[in-house]
Amino acid sequence: MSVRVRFAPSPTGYLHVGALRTALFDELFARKNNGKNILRIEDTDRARYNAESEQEFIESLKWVGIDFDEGPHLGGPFAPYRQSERKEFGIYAPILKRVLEEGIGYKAFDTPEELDEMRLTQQINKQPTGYFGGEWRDASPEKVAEAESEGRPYVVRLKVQRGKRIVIDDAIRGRIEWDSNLVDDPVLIKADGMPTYHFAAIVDDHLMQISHVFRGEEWVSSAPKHVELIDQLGWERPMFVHCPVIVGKTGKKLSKRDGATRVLDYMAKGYLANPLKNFIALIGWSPGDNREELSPQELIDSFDIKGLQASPGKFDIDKLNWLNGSAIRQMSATDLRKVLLEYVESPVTQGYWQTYEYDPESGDPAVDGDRTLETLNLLAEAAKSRHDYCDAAIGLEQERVQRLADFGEACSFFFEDTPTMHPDAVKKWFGQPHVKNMLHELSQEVASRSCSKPEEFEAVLRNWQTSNGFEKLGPIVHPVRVALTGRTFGPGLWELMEVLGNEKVAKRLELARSLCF
RNA sequence: GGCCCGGUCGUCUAGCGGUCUAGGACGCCGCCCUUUCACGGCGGAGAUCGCGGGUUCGAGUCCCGUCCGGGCUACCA
Repeated sequence: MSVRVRFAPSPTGYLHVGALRTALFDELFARKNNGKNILRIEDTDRARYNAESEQEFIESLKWVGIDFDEGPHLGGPFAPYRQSERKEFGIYAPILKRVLEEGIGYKAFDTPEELDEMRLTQQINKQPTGYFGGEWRDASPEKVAEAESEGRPYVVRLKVQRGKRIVIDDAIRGRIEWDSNLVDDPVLIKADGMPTYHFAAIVDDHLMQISHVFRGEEWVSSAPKHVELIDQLGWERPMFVHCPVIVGKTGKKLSKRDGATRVLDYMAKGYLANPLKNFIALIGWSPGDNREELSPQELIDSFDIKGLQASPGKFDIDKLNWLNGSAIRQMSATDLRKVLLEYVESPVTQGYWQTYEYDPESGDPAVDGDRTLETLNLLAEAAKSRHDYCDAAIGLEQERVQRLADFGEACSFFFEDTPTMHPDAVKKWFGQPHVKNMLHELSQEVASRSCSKPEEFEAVLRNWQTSNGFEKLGPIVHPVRVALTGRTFGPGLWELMEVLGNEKVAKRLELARSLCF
């Protein structure tokens, strides 16, 4: 049997990282088994439909590097791939006809009010809630015909066979079974004629020859309804793979309080697609050995349903940050420059930082959105014209950066006319008596000797140290760092001076004198 | 309330009856490297495997119970 899997989101909003993982498992499984990965849009709920959503899904998935073989944007042998269109094409009608003719389902004319009342009664009597019969499951054909002739709205429900066990064999959890007396009759077709998920997804999976259904574990409780429908229609059951969900710190479904849930926000923050993929895959899945960093190809090669976890996993931003930082460190400065330029110019990045508001609860570094965007744009400007200078700056900062966004602030002093001074840094070093004069002499020396190599800069500072009787280099090096970069941390001083160049170094040294106190 | 699912270091996990005095990774702490911050290297703390009973010569690994957490309980998906 050939492997065909599908990712079937409802276009109600953006792509959530939890959903991304299901999509990723679909992709990995399909690629590993030379199968097909299909995108299907489940837009049967007109009330929650969001027109921009589908594009957002496609853009997000494409960014992460999840590719489809068939879908609304690609076409394919089972088109259309949107359920609303499939409905228009009359794809569900013949099957609905069968359902009604063969008594697999029945028309139910209950009003929403009647249903509410029924549920209330069930709750009061501590009975399972749901539609287990009502007055329509076994209504006479005459009664149904009468209701229909009166023009009363109705839904079509599945007639779940009573008095048996419904058993599924889940790829992760194994055998799961239910008492069919406790499985209520689900609505297959809504009063507006639209199929529900329970009907459309099952029909489409069958028609599209889906072999494995990867979906979130929130679906296991409706699985008996699905296999009941499939069995009654005499179709072959796909293998169900109910994936554990990703949860937040509280143990509940990942929510905004746990950080970003929108996939594109991760792009905007400067996460790279590969480490994100790597990270998401590793929540609830393990290659079985001790590898932690896997390339997209390695992910595919080692993917196996057996490595899937049954228990939910927490989203640990620290691990993502480590993975992302590591990926950044492994790139060449030139590649990074190109990636960075594309990243900064993306409307997603620009839009995100323009409206960014720091939330201490989110686990994000405390940064200012406007400042981030400003420094990022400065970097992008340089990335376009001054390739060598830009590469050198990136090369010096890449080992202390975790996200692309961090490059803005980290590299800022390379691109600003005068570095932005951190008050604490100034306070710490510029109050010492020797500093004001030292900066002046150093500036003169650097200029007159036209230093350009790291060793030459080093020689100048060491010289000044010995001739002024300082035992250690610290009192010289630290104030100079502040004068040149505005802060107390950063790349090696000599390397940084080389990149900045003789002229800028001399100028900044001189300029900083005014800040001494 | 009912029905399902889950439960190994703070977190993600390895483990598939004996090699587990429970391994790896992130995070944390310390040391080294060093002009700072990082990176890197080395080392450390951290899990009696939710709990209680069995089965067995032997259980994290099998069975039962129990507790806790989660999901579903819509004409949403």
